[in-house]
Amino acid sequence: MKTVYERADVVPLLAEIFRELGYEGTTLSRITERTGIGKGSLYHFFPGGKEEMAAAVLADVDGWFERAIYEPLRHDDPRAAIDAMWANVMDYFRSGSRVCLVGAFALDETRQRFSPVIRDYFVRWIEALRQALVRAGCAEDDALAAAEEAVSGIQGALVLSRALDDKEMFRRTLDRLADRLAATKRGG
Amino acid sequence: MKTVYERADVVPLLAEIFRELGYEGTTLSRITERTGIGKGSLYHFFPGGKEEMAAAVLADVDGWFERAIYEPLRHDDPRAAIDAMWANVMDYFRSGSRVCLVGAFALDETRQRFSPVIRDYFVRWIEALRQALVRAGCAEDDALAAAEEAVSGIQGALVLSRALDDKEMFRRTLDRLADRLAATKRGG
DNA sequence: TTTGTATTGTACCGATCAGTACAACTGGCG
DNA sequence: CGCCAGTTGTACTGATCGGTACAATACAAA
Repeated sequence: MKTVYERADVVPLLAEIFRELGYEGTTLSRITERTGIGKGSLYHFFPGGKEEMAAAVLADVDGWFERAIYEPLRHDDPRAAIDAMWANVMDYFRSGSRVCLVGAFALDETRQRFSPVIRDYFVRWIEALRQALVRAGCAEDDALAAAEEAVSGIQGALVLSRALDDKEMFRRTLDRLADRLAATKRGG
Repeated sequence: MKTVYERADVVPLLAEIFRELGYEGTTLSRITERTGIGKGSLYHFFPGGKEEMAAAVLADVDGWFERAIYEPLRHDDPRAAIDAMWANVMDYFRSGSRVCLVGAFALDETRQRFSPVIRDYFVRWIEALRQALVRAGCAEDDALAAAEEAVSGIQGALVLSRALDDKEMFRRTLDRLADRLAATKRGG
């Protein structure tokens, strides 16, 4: 039996590996080892090599957040969209046992390779959340700070819950952040 | 002219490199390139190679936090120690342009190599801060949550301010975290 | 100055890195 | 069936990886 992939099948597999090993830690041999996909296929789908693989993974992640989180925050009912955001984030990061690829890339020199994408991912997240807060009746000044606090808080919870190996801590922190955001909407 | 080092001189130089490049991204040749220290010296000071270098760096970082932050939180005047913590954190991380080595190691598979050290660093930070809050008159239940929130918030601010390349965002977030902690002390 | 120890530069090792070349295979379509 | 574009395994390259060996150097003590 022989498996035949197409590019779209490969990207999520790569994403998981980049997430766990980081950009530098991800080697072609470890990709092959974990997925069974050989160099032939990898360079067929991603002629630009490792860098193109990482770029494709980043674009895929970005697209998911755009559709599942940012877009609803901009246009759907703001309270419902914010509730959905918290639920989606909890699921997506598997209660903290899955890392944010973009956040991880931001920390080391990998950032230099992808800095526009990384920056954009967070800028759009914060801005979409800010808009939702304003639409929910939050004061303009408070909205930006609250949005920054929420997005920053999620990243911190990921780092800390992973360091402590404690999923419960992630859930607890996200609940606290959600409560605080809800208080902001009410003008707290 | 020829520079002669001793081990204690080398550790801080290595720390900066591990911080910027991550564990996997740090190679012996890049260490030599950035510091001028050759393999001969490196393996003389750290016979265990790269892993021992990283362990030494982690121990050094841990020691600094222990002396400069945790110990005052446990024994000095709690309000003064908390104020000093915020000031020290701001300086140490250079307004967000310097990354937390321990947090960075926690995100990728490097965690597996050093998981006890990584966990301990954060556990002791949170516990020391919790004690200070209790001593400052905060309720036991609120103290743990507030301490977790502060430490987690710092890590998030590091990720986000680096992703956005925005030192001001780091300062703003730390100020907000500090205010919130102060409110907790007053029983907010 | 001589001696002994600490430190360092250099040459080298096998393993692994990212990337290339290309022949062999696969599956859909006629 | 035969064709063919898309996909894949394998063998290879030169560079770099972490690590070792050891002779040369620097320096403090006598």
